[in-house]
Amino acid sequence: MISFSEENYLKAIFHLQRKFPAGVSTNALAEEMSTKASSVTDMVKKLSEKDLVNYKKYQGVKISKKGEKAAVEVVRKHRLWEVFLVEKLNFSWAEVHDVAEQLEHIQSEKLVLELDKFLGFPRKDPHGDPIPDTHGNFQPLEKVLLAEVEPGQQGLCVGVRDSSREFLEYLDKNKIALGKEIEVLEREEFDQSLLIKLEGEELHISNTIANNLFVKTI
Amino acid sequence: MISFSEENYLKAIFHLQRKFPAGVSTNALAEEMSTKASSVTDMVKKLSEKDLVNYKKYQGVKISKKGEKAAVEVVRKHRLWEVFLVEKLNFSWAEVHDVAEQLEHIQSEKLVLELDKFLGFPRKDPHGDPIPDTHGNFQPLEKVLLAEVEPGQQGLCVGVRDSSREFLEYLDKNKIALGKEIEVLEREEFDQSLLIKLEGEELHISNTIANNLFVKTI
DNA sequence: AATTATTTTTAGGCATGGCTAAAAATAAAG
DNA sequence: CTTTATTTTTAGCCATGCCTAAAAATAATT
Repeated sequence: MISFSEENYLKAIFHLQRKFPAGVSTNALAEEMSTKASSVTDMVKKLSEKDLVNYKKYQGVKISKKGEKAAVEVVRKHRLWEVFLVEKLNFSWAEVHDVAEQLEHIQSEKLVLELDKFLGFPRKDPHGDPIPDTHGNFQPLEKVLLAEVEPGQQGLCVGVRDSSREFLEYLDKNKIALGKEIEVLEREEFDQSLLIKLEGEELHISNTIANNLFVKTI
Repeated sequence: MISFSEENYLKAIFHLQRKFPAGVSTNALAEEMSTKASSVTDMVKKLSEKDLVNYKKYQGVKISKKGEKAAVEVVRKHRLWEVFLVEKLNFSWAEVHDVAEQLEHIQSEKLVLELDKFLGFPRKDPHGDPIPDTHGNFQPLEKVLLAEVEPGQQGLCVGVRDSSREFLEYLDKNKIALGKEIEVLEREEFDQSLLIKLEGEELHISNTIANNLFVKTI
């Protein structure tokens, strides 16, 4: 039996692992879960005892096969419910998240199977994220480095490659954040720097920056 | 903020109140909740402090206006979800209960409104019980126990008194379902068992069964 | 390499919702 | 109208999941 809280932690670890493949730190997890590091340590110990994660003191946490299976199942449910809410119940994509956060914990194998069927086996949720199938298989988001986007194309900011404080501070300072829409206007061939449009404003960014920012082309 | 547990207690008190209008006893509530009397006392105190019930020591508990509003809302959600599961997701009569028990606690006003609309504002759940409207109003069904129907009379199957998994599975097995027409042919006075006709077939059912099946006489 | 800063863990507490066992109140029986 | 039986409450304990404050380990600086 995996509790709501445990499921939420597994989901967070699963997501953070993309960013921190070497192991998710206690602090990072605490921030993601909006809780304190000490609470995270407690929970991570419990998850470790249930073999849902691999954990060694002071060395962060990595999800186990068993934990990943559980996390993917929660993700599958979350995204299927998002499709349901948007397509059948007229929710806007901004409204779905909180409700899907609750619905993802409902336990019933039949429910998930039938919901999937009812929705016509959708492969993407309303945000464009892939929905895992019954076996937990799903192709990761086709994200691409901003540096590889051709002028004229647009992208949705979906992640960073470098997650150093400096880089994140640079992004903050320039109002570049997850979910923001970016249009590449020009590429300067001499230094591979880009002229982009972000929220109506034009901005010049170096190749170094563009090489560390992931977008999903749209 | 009303917790899952509190909602479940309110729902149980609300239901038991029909049987015990003078006040629901601690033991009756404990049995309904499959817990111990001492746990019930604790919870009832808490509900009383929140003005969701009226409680005086050793004198049982009665639901308050505020508590009834909350209980009816949970009942509304439970029954709407049951309709959804049966009509849209191919759940059988027997399968819906456990899942609806979970879904009834999801908090989102919009969700309930839109679900209601999506289902076409149903007035009865799959067991024949009425679904409260947005304001908590619902008309009780004029239903009678099959055990009280005289030989020669016919009835439309509209609901069950016992909604345990075992009973519902028994009904499924014998093809007894909502909307089915039943004619009482004979009553055996010795054990009060009935011979009925269901879809042209004769069927012998015990008094126990007849005492848990509601019909609307026609 | 030694000191300082940061991260992580431990220790001890709190609220929720459950439990058992014993005490108190009410109901039933003699 | 006592005595016995039943019901209900209290008292004290347990697990979950969170917290704060202090200690321990690791990372960063000088």
